[in-house]
Amino acid sequence: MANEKKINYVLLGLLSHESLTGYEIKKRLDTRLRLFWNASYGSIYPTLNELEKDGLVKKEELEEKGRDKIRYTITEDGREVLKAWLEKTAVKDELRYETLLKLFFGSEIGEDITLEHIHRFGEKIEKELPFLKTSVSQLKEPDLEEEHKYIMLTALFGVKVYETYLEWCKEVEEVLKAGGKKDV
Amino acid sequence: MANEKKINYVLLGLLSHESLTGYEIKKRLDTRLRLFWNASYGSIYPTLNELEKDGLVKKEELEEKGRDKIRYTITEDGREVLKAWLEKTAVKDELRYETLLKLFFGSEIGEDITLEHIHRFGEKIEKELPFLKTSVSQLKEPDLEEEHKYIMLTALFGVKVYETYLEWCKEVEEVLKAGGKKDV
DNA sequence: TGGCTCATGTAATCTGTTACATGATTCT
DNA sequence: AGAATCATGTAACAGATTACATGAGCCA
Repeated sequence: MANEKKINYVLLGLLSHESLTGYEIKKRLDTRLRLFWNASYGSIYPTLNELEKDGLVKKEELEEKGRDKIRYTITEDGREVLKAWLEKTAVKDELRYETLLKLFFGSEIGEDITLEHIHRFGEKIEKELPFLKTSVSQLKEPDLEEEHKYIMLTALFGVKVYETYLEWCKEVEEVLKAGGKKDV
Repeated sequence: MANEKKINYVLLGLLSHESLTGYEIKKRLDTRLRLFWNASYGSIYPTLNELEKDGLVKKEELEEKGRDKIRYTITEDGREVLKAWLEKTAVKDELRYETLLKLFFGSEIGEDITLEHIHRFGEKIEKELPFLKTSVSQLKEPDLEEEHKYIMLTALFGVKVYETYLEWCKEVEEVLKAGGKKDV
């Protein structure tokens, strides 16, 4: 009860920025939001229909570039529901890293394989960093869109945290490699 | 299919360190592992029974301090299954922060409430930090338990990352407060 | 004696993903 | 021509939480 699903608010939030199709919403989730949220078509499309039934968004069927699309626009009611949620203090911040799980149990499998996991983790992070850095520098410019400031701050979170991840990876390598030498 | 449930391995991993009851497993999850994993009794107890049925753990019903307990011990088969999973490269690292979601849509609600969310986020982090720091310093000492090294490294992750969170919080406050002044 | 912690478990429910289904358009 | 992308959707399934249920021991 205290923990209602967030997908409704994610969609309302994205639609508060601009009118979008379900497909475009998925793209936003896979780019700007992928750092801290994700969702599949299997939850996006049914939720959009629910929101429409509840009068929180209105749909507009149209043809664009020879393609049938359904574009959704937030209503005043939808904006009110979104605001009410944004005001709520209860939040759940959850980190679920299988990499840390495997490290935690690393003594069972040894340093070599554990180091490989850490290495792969670092590579994934390094691959993500440029995208985040670009986002920050693009959104940092003072522009007309007030919302860019907020989006930039989430990307900044990514940059700072991911850089810390990389530092940590180095430390882990040092500790585990040093541990390996002791056995020689 | 590529994404099988992890709870089995979490329990096997914890039992690879020491024999435990379901209740004790929950306590481990709520302390040492809460940074990067969690689970409820509703998944722990049924999973323990499954693992026993599959011969990966063996149960021992006993009375301790006048209380009925069921203590589980990992079997050789269980250890093999755990190792096979630890060797696998596929990992899913997922961060799901409602705080970042609310920040992302912050333009809809404004700076004041958004700053409150950030403030509350920082407070939660500050509350967690001492526990993580204590863990690192306690586990850093070279001791007999090889596994402590690995556990320490996960706590070190927490310390470094949480300190970065706090730095980021300060930056967010600066940016949003500066933005507020512009309107005056 | 009353509340908290210890201790184990189940059933209903929720939330979401995966896999499937379909078909048009655009790019190479 | 074929592959990739655009575009929307459903049904089955998985994984897990929440609430409920029960009861003993410990502490104030």
